[in-house]
Amino acid sequence: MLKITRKVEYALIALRHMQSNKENGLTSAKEIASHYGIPQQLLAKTLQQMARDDIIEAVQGPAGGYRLIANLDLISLKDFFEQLEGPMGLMDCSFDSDCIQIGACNIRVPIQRINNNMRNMFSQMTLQEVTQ
Amino acid sequence: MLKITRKVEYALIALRHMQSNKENGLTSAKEIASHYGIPQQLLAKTLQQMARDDIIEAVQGPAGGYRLIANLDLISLKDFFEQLEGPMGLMDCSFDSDCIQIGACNIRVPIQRINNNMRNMFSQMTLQEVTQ
DNA sequence: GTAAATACGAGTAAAAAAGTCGTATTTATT
DNA sequence: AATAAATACGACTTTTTTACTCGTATTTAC
Repeated sequence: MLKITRKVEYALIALRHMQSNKENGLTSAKEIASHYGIPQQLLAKTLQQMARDDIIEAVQGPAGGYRLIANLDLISLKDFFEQLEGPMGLMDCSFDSDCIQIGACNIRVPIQRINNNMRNMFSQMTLQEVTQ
Repeated sequence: MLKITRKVEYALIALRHMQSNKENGLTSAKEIASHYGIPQQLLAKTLQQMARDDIIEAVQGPAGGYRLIANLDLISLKDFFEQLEGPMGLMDCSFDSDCIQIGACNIRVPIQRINNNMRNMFSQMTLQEVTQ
């Protein structure tokens, strides 16, 4: 429990790779996948998603690839995680409230408090801290 | 991602229930399960595990049940989570190091740092904060 | 025109989580 | 002593989530 997904993991690996590869311009999904032993197609989707989110930029055609365009200092881990995986919550009831419990649940409020602590923590860390 | 399991959720619900039920002595698994709409057998296993960990005490026989024995102020959420679910880490490589990556992984160190932040946060919160 | 890259929906496989079953043990009550 | 109601627990099944793959379309340098 309390794990991040492979998708997020691969995204972070790719971002760090691209950052240290800044001078060389574009980086292809294939290059990153083979370098780190990651499934290429899965990585590609994650890169595509980050491109949609304007964190990186995609260039099509042969000799195409991706390059960093966002300032990673300005993106919190919370926002990054939520862009890739949706809202962050310790329990499902943290966002969708159609829990079967008739309202009997006795830990909703304290769990929300802990949840806020966690979101707050990830709000204060930036992508740059992971990729630098 | 970053979710707690149902097991932990049920454990917290049970603890809070027992705490507010302190005067009445014992509480049975059945009572909690039916009150909160939780699968009884699953809850029972979780209660048994907490009994092994000396957080609660089990009394067998008819009219048996469980009662709180630990001081919840003294148990951190980190310790509690790890007792129920094993070591806490954002990625599997956080504890078992037999990752296929030949050592190519470029985010191990920063992930460890974030991991420490998270463990630290849960170390500073106690069970009492959830059940009070 | 071809090849090498991105784009992406749909489907499959694997792993983890959640829940169930069966049976044993304990013990208060009758 | 028999019964019933509770805990104890290993093994199993089901469900859900995550991880991964496939097929096909599009773009574009050469």
